[in-house]
Amino acid sequence: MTEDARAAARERVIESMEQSAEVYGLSRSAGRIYGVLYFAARPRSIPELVEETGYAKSTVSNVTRTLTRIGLIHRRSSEGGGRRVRFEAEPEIWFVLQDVFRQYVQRELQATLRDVQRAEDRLPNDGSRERERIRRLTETYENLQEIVQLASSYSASELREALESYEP
Amino acid sequence: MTEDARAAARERVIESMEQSAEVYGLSRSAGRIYGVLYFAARPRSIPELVEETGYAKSTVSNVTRTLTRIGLIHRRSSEGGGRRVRFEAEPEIWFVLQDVFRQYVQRELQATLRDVQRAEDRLPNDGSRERERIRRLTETYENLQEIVQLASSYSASELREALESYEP
DNA sequence: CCGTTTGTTCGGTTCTACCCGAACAAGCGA
DNA sequence: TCGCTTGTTCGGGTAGAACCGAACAAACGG
Repeated sequence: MTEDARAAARERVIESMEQSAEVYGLSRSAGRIYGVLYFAARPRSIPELVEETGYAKSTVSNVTRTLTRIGLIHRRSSEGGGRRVRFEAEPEIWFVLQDVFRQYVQRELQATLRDVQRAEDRLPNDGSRERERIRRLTETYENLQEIVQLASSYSASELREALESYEP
Repeated sequence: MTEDARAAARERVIESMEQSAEVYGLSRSAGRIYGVLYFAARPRSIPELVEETGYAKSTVSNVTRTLTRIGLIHRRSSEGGGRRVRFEAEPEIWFVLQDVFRQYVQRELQATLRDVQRAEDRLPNDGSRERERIRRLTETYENLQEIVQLASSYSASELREALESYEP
């Protein structure tokens, strides 16, 4: 009976993870696979994930690769030296967000900032609209980059405290 | 000659905006249309945008609607009372980000938090793995929600200063 | 009132991402 | 060695998004 309740609660949360995955640019299958691993008491192999999620083996293989690359799950290669691979979920979501900030958002901001700065350097300071607009963009992106840089260096509770204790 | 230089610089920045648009879940056409408006000295009508972007009239119509909904561009309905509609770009990107935080990220976090809290309430505190995992999720999402809430209430430079002046 | 201009809507084409099944590669035990 | 299990890769089917052209609606000028 309480096992049913636990299963139901787990299922609801996993469905919520599927939804979130879509919002953050991942597939629903990625959300479900992460969810199953998040609640699993011990690491799971690919056939076990196939059994528990209903997805095809190839899908599970591909999705686990991308989730591993992002850092949402970890690959425990060997247990007994076998070929069998085990996956487990990274339970601290903030760590994953930090990684995403550093690896993707930072990089994207940097690329844009580089392009904009290059355009600014090539334009003489002629007071034209283009010059003024590009200058403004540069300032915004410099701020954003610094913000992301700092935010990703703090823990979630530190970041929260930094914002709560700030007096403008 | 310098006009060529300005046009080239503008084009490079607009291409960068196309790229960014894709990363942030918008279409390339949205990036270009925003870019053209960002550099335009005066508001633009749909036929003018068709001329300057090369996209079909229907595409421009649809894209301007979504950009307006997001707040990246503004619709200036009347000038002389005509049916003709004019669009201009919101130059302060941080305002747009604040809106996105409040309208989308906040809402998404809230929905997830609600689901997770509901699951937590329905589970007796039985020390099960499900209970512990769900508890952990709840804490993380409470932190995230507070962070986003506070971050979207500050300006970009305030936010930067809050993070720079923080001593853990 | 009629032709013209502007903007929206609708059906379609194309392209991409997700997911599947099947084939293949790699290791294990008998 | 052969059979069995595990994991990856490949080709295809399908659904959805982006974009287009055409048809339509609405307002203006003559």
